[in-house]
Amino acid sequence: MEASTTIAIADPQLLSRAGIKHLLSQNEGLVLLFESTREEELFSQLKIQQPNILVIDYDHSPHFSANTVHTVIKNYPDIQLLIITDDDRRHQILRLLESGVKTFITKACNEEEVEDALLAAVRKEKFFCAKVLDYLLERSASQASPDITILSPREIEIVSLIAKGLVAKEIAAELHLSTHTVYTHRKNILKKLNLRSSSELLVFALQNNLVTG
Amino acid sequence: MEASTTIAIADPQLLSRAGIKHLLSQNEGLVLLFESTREEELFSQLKIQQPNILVIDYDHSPHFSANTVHTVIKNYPDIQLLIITDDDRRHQILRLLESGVKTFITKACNEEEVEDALLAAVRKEKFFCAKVLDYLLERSASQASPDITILSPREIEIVSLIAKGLVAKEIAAELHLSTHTVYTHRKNILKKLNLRSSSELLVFALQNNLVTG
DNA sequence: TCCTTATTTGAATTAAGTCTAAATAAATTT
DNA sequence: AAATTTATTTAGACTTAATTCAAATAAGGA
Repeated sequence: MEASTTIAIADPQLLSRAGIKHLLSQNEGLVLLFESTREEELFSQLKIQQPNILVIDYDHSPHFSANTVHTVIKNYPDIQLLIITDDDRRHQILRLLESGVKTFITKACNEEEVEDALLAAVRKEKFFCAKVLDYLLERSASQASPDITILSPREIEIVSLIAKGLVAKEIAAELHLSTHTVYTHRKNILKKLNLRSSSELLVFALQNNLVTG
Repeated sequence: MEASTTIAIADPQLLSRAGIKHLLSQNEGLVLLFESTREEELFSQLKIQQPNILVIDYDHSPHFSANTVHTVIKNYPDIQLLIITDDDRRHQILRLLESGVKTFITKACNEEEVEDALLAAVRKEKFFCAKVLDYLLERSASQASPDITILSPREIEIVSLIAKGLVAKEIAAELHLSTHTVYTHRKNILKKLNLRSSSELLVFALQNNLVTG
């Protein structure tokens, strides 16, 4: 690590920001440029100055969202993104990976992984923590066993509403659909995931953290 | 703050622990005794030494759960608990309050609230952050509506079967009851917990770790 | 004993869900 | 470009689940 690398933190939670700062302070040559707690603030600050690395915990609606990440990628392609998340939402993580995000950790990572990820971001190298690697491997490996990656975007949307506790009628209203449509989607989802009832689907969804917020 | 107050942190996430430590370090006289990342580890450490304050982010199944908190309260009544959570599950929060937890913050709190909560825990005083206060007010305001009450043993039994994904008919078979009985129990449970549908109950049950087997 | 809570059930009604079948649009393959 | 697959959408007839209203029994506390 040569001269100094500038960093910005985008995270709505005080404790997480403090944790990130604590870890940053253990690496020489990393300079904290600014912190943001919500999207608008982040974009205002980015207009003034751009960090080399943006550490972002994107999954905190309405403060930040996956869309925030996509906008940063689009408008500031030179900024290295270090994504922090504590979720298990495979499809969302996969989408970000497909958008070209190179560095990815979860809050479940150990200290070594977090530091390795930081160094990778500095060097503009790729780094995926163990959990994210699992997602990558699972996706390329399993075709036979039931996996949520086989669900269509619409189906995933419906599963996430089910996981919120909404019943078919409410989902239909929410998405401006016929209840029949919701029933059909649910039936197809049950078949794909090899589940027997809506209750089982709900258990599955919650245990696999398929809620998108 | 007199001599020194001992603290332990129970949180599975590295970043959160780092954040808490960072905040602790800004208060003189607070000594970190140990950190735990999961329940078994916590209980082993508690057998050896007990902190004055236990800061716990309990809502991280399978690392910690609401049950972890209840066990600590039962076995170590002298330990001051400082609960950290980022969830909106008001029933779970209310239950912990009823169990005698005095200090409660969420990850959405600002720095001032977190520090006030820490000081309150040191002084064995009560402290509720704005969000938790909202929950309290909501409850005391609606005396007419059904309150959160402790479920009867039979009701808990039924909730745990619901949480396994069993539907009413299956539960009736399992417990050798009429389906009507199951419906009645479920209706009463919904009323007690102020929930609207079976789906909501299922979400509630899973999020509160009411699964027995 | 009287009262409350817990537990249990039925009959009638309403709501939810399933099955069958199919139309449309978009994406892929040939 | 044409054919095929996949995704998304919906209806009608039918089945099952759930709710409402009403009530009986048992257990425990005031």
